[in-house]
Amino acid sequence: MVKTNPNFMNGVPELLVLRLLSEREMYGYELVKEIRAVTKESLGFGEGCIYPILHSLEEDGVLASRRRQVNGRSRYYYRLTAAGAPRLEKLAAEWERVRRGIVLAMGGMRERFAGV
Amino acid sequence: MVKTNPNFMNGVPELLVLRLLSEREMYGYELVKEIRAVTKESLGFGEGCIYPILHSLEEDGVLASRRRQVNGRSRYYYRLTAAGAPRLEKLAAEWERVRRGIVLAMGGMRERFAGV
DNA sequence: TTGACATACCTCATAGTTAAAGGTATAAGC
DNA sequence: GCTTATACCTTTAACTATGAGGTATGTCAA
Repeated sequence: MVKTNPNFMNGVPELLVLRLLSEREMYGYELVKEIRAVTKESLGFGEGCIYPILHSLEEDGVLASRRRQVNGRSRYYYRLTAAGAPRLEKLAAEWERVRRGIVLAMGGMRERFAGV
Repeated sequence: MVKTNPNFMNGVPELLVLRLLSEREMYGYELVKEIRAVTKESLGFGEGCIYPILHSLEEDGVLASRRRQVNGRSRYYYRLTAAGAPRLEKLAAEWERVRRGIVLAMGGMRERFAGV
């Protein structure tokens, strides 16, 4: 098994942010709402979670931002840099490893527990 | 979306412990090794993670233990109590919600990123 | 014109979990 | 006698998401 973070399951918000920004540039407030929308309310992260991620990823050079005025509102749009794609692939691969591990361990759950 | 823990993604070790103990009673050291085995080394949790879980779940009445001497070795075997099954179902349902959310958000990843 | 609400940015303290490393003791194999 | 595996345990530290807070602008209705 591969070591990742002190708490190995964390980093999902970062994964989703990178994934969404791989489609098109977005601003923080938009990401917060979009994550709720695309996951059909299954997942949702507050601004106190998303903004720090955007800032630290930009500091790492994974994201770049530009300021835009839209309808008199100031927004910071973020996009993936060249370093963003490999980072996204790495996180996605880690997620897939975790997912597979849990599926293996949970195998046969439905047959025994009808409610699940 | 449903609120769970301060860090919503945690609790996977507990889920796997409950799942394995729903099959048969096991002792701590055995659980540590079994989790690695059944997940094919995809996941692994140290004793510093598993033992506190066993203790707190027993305190909550979700698990019960009995001491056994096997080959001159003292082992504490844990099994699910009546309160264990619903707890397992609840955690499994939460995991399924998270999994579905991520699948939705990641949709179409493979088509765009060949390496994943 | 005042108030409420949505947008859009941000920070901080807290809670909770896992990783990593340490410790004790017994049994088995060389 | 030494090492390795078993089997239990604890503690420290790192990290992350939550929840609550703050600022400021724009829109709309009363």
